[in-house]
Amino acid sequence: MTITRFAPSPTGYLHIGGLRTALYSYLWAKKNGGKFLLRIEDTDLKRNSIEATKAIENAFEWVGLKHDEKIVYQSQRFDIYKKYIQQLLDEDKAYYCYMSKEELDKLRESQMAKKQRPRYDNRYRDFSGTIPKDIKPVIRIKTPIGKTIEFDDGIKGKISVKVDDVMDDFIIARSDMSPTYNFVVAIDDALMGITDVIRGDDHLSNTPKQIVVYNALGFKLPNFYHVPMILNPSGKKLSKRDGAMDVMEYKNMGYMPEALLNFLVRLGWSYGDQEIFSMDEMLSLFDPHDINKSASAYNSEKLQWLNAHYIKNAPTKRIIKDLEFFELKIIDHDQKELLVDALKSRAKTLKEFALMAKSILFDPTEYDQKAIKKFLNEDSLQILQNFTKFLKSLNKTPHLPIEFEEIVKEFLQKNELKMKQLAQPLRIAMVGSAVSPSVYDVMSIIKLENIIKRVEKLLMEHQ
RNA sequence: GGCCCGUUCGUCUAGCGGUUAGGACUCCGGCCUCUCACGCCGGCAACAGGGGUUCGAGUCCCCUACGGGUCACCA
Repeated sequence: MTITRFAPSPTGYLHIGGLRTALYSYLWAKKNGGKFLLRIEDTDLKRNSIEATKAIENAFEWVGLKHDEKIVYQSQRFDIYKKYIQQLLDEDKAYYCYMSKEELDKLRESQMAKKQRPRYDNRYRDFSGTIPKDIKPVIRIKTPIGKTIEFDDGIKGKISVKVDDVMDDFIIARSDMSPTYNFVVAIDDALMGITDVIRGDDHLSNTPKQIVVYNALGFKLPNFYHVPMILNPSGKKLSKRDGAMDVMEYKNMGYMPEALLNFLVRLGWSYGDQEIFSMDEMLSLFDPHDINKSASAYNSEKLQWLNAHYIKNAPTKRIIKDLEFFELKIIDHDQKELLVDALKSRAKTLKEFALMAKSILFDPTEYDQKAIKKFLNEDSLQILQNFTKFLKSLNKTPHLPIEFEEIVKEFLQKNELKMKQLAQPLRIAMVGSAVSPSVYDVMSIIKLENIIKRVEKLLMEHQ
C-alpha cells in the first residue's frame, strides 16, 4: 500500500507551496488506493501554536483534501524517540558529546576563518578520556565516515553525496534531551509506514542525514520525491512579500478550490497538452515521476483564467451557495437562474461575481460619468422618455428576456430606431454603467416596474 | 565558499536522436454583437553559451555562465 504524508511545522498558515506538495502526496496515495497522513512537526516546544494547526486543517477542509487517520503530533511522541535514542546509544551508534555550545561556536569561527566548512570535529566519538563535569551533553549519531550515500529520487534521479562533504556527526538529542528534526522525521516516517515521501526541494539536503538514521535503526527506506520550489512571478523565491501566500486568502479573493488545485497541480507537472483537470482526472493521471525537475514561477493570470473556467462551468446551485460568502443571498430570487447564467461567463472571481450581481439587483447609486458623457444627450434622453411611456402603456406584463426583446423591437420599429440608440442609454439607466449582460436579461431580472423606476430616476437627474 | 539541484516562447509546459520545435495563459488582430464578457478564427514569441559524440542533437557527454537549495542544540 502507498502511504504518503504531509508534515508541516505549525508556524503559520498553510501556504500555496505547502498545499501543492500536500496535493501531490494526496493524489499519489489515493491513486494507489493508499493513505494520506498528516503529521505536525512540533518538536520545537518553544514555538508552537494550536492556531497554526487549526489554520492548516481549515485550509485542507476548504480545498477538500482529507487526511486519513488521526493527526500525529510529534510533541506527543517523545517517549518513542527516547527509546530509539537509547537503542542507538546501547548499540554504540550514537554517543554523548560534551562540547559546550560556546566551544562549538569557537570551533566554527576558526574554521570559517580558515575558509573551511564549519563542522563538528567528532572529538567525542569513541572518546575515552575524562568526561568534563558541569556540561549537559548532547547526543550525536555516528555517521558513516568515508562512505557515499546514494538514493534514487523519483524526480531528480540518482543522487549521490559523500558523507564527509555534507555532514558531521549531527545532534539527535539536544542537551535537554529533546530530539531533533532529522532524527524524528526518519523515525516517524518509518513508524507510520510511509512508503513515499513527497516534499519540497529544500529538504533534498536533509535526506542523506535521514538515510543515516534509517540505516542506523534498520528501517527500510521509503521512496523520495523532491518537488522543485515555486518562485514568484519575477523568478525569485516566493515569500510573504509576494502576497496571497495563505491558502485561505484565495477564498477571500473569490477563487474556487477546484481552480486553485488545478492551477497548483499544473505548476510543475503536466499530462501532455491537458490544462483542465477534475479531481478524478488528477487522481487517475497524476504520477510524481512526471514532475518537472526545475522550479516554476507562480503566474496569477493562469489561475484567474482557470477560475473563470470553473465559474463558467459550475452548476448554478453551487454558485448561489458560494455567493453567500460574499454577502449576496439570491436563493429566493425568482430569476436567480437567469442572473447566474448571465454572469457566469463574465466574472473571473466569485467576489467579482457578487459585485456584478449586486449592480443589477440594486438600483444604481451612482452613474459612470464617462458613460453618461458618451451616451446621454438630448436625443437619447428623449428616446428613454418615450420608452418609459411605451412601457407604461403596455397592456401585458413581460417577464422573460424573450418577451422583453419583443416589446423592445416593437418600440424600435414604431419609432424607427436602431437597437444601438436605445441599448446603452437604457443600460446606464438600469445598472449605472455602459457594461452589463444583455439588456433583455437585465430587464427580465429587475422586472418591469424597476425598469421604469430606474429610467425615470435617470431622467430626473439629467434634465 | 563547499556540497547538491536546475536552465525550451514573458509565464506554465509538450518533446524522451531525424518535428515547419506543439499546446495553454498573457498580449495583438478579426468574426460574433445592444455594451462587456464568453465563444470561434488568426498572429507575435523559445531550445542560456561553448565544445564534443553522431550521417544527424532541444534531446547524449564535458566545460562555462546564470538561477536555486543547503550547510544550527530551527523545522
